[in-house]
Amino acid sequence: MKISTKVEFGIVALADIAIYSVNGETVSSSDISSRQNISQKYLEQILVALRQAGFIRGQKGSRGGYTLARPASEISFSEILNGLDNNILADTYVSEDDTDGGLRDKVNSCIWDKLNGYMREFTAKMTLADFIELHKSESEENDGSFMYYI
Amino acid sequence: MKISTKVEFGIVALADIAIYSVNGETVSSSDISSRQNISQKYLEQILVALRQAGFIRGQKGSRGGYTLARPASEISFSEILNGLDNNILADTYVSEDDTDGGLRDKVNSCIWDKLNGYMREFTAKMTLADFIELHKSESEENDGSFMYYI
DNA sequence: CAAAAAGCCTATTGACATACTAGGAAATAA
DNA sequence: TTATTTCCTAGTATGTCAATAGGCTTTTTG
Repeated sequence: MKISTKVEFGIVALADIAIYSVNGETVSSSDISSRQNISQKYLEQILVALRQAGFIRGQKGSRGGYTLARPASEISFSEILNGLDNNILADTYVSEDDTDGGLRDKVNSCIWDKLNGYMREFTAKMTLADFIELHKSESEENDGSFMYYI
Repeated sequence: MKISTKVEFGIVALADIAIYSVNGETVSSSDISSRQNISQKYLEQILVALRQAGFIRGQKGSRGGYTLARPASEISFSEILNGLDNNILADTYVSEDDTDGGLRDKVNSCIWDKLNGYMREFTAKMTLADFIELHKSESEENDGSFMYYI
């Protein structure tokens, strides 16, 4: 399954902000850009989307940047996915003309909508904090001073 | 999640062939086209793909058409999906340059590949015969003479 | 044998989405 | 006031999707 860079970078950016915005410090797009190796201009667009979706707060001006708008433990992946991509967790839309009770309807209702249900279930359970915890515990170069904001 | 018409029509075509090719009779693309309301020319391309993937056999010439190459109970949805779309069940590919052990890797390995695993699990269990049975049992206009090949 | 019926193959096209690049306006802190 | 940063808009190259179209090949049938 193909994952768009917009979603991928969006998640990475959120995690980066969660990890590095300790003590209310802001994280700038150039910080994230260099740390995560993402084009800054492209990243900025994604950050705007994340702000509009209510996940982060932006602080303009010198020494500005981003902080999480909510604790990472209260941001689920299903919310993030819906905020960045209004297709990936959506059920298949069948136009009224095609609802003929035939095989096409059944494929959509029995296969795809069911798969979407599984995806929603899994992504609803997992939070940004879970993901960061997973990343932290599996990272071997962890020197003990690894800090993150939950 | 978006489903391509190629995959959707491919499944419908397979089901249609399974249902209507009783006693070794063939099912022509024009039969499927009119029954399922799919452009015949487009359908033909999909049928070629289904034949090349080994799901159906084509019989050329007058009175020709298609039959299943294997029993519907031995055709899983994961096989069909892989035959029609080499992306939908595939794990995210990460180029060697990007395997830096950072957050991007983790997003792919912990989220997407896991989701793919669930999808593969579900689609591997379900067969074409299961789907047809489901369709048959839920179709209210069933008059008892409904026949299909398993 | 000829003609019709079917599968089979390839090329082309319009629409749309993706993944950026680019330029600059607005706000804010130093 | 100047540097820094977010924020907004436009453009663009590339690729995929969903067909449409034309015609060749094979096989049955009259």
